[in-house]
Amino acid sequence: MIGLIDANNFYVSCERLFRPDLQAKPVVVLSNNDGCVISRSNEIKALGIPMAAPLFQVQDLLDQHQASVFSSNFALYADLSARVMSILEALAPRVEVYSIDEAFLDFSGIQDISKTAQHIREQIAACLCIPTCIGIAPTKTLAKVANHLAKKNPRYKGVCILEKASDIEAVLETFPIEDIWGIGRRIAARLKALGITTAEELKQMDPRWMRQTFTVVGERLVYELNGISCLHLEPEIQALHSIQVSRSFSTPLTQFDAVREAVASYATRLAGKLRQHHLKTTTLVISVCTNRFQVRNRRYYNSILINLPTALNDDSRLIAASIQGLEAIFKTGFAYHKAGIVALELIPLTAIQLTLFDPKGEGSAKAQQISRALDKINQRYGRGTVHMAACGPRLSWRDKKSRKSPSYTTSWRQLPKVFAK
DNA sequence: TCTGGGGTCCTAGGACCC
DNA sequence: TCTGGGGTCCTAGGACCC
Repeated sequence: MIGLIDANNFYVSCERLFRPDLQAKPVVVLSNNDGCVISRSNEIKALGIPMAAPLFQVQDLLDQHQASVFSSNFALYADLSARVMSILEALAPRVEVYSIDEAFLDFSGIQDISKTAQHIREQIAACLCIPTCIGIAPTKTLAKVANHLAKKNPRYKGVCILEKASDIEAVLETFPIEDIWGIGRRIAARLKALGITTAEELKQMDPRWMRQTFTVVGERLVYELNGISCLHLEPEIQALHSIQVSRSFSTPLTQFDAVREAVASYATRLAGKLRQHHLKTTTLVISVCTNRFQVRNRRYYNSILINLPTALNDDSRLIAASIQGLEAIFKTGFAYHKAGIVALELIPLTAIQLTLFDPKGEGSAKAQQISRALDKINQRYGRGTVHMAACGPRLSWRDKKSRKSPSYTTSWRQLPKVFAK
């Protein structure tokens, strides 16, 4: 049996941990640039505000209900996520961290599954005040279904176990296909056009036909719904295949210099992420685009792939390569809205290839020393304390985050204060 | 006026090789 | 009129997830 544990309204729950006055009150967390709603409390869901709603469309409704609105604080969420996962590691034999707020757990061989699951939930609630739900079933896809039920229906008290074939069938008969893990908008529409609307109907399909029509992904879904596991628990941390940094600007940018500063800054952030993961990269993709929602303005998107002469993870040379790429794709006359950098071909530091012109890797020693010094200073005094000059003084592109909560758990300066009367 | 960011996997088709 | 076959690798694009 496989369990899926999932935090309820995770980002909102993180904000409430340090703002207990917001329990049972409407709360939302916004995306980057305060653009969209990406986490909603139950009170917000009850108002009918959908996931990813643009803030400007729901602002009035939020005001009417005096909702608390937070900019995203990913340092806080990542830190609390790590704490949740460490509790799970202590309580479950095998854990696969699936996302910032979800993990698959191995429940095979456990005597009283229900009791164990409730104990896990209680521990997380006691240590971190974060509410969770757990779904348990023979496969990952069915565990997702069970988790969905546990969240939607209070009678499960946070834990839904699907084990008996008859129970599974009864549940799948009313479970809409669009709620199945792995079925998105496009495939749901195609399945419906074929007259398949429930999970039970999908379960009855011929796997070979599904493979022909919906690739091996569709075939696996059918098996998984039938209780035959195709997606196994993977407790080992998987190596990353790509790392990216992309952001929309707070205001449209028309000048090359302004976009260049943003790209340089993203390159710095990317370099930091690479070092954090003990990786280097040999391939970058730089991209820029105009605002896709602004239909009146001329639209432009372009990207360029850059093969680096040697594997890198230092700020200065990644900035240089990124700007070189930007120069190739930047066209004047457009209002740019967003830029991004992706590092592909990630190489562990332990397996670095040296070049003909730098056989001992000496050329990079200086750049690496500088990067290490930057990391130390910025770790101690906060990100962005010192940065490369290419990132510029203007920061006119920098994202809006007007309603961000303090970094309660990751910054000495922002530790919460407690007063005793 | 204002619409996120960071990932994964799969396939088809082209380039290339022998 | 006839113009090989089989294999690998790479990339772009599509679909999905949270």
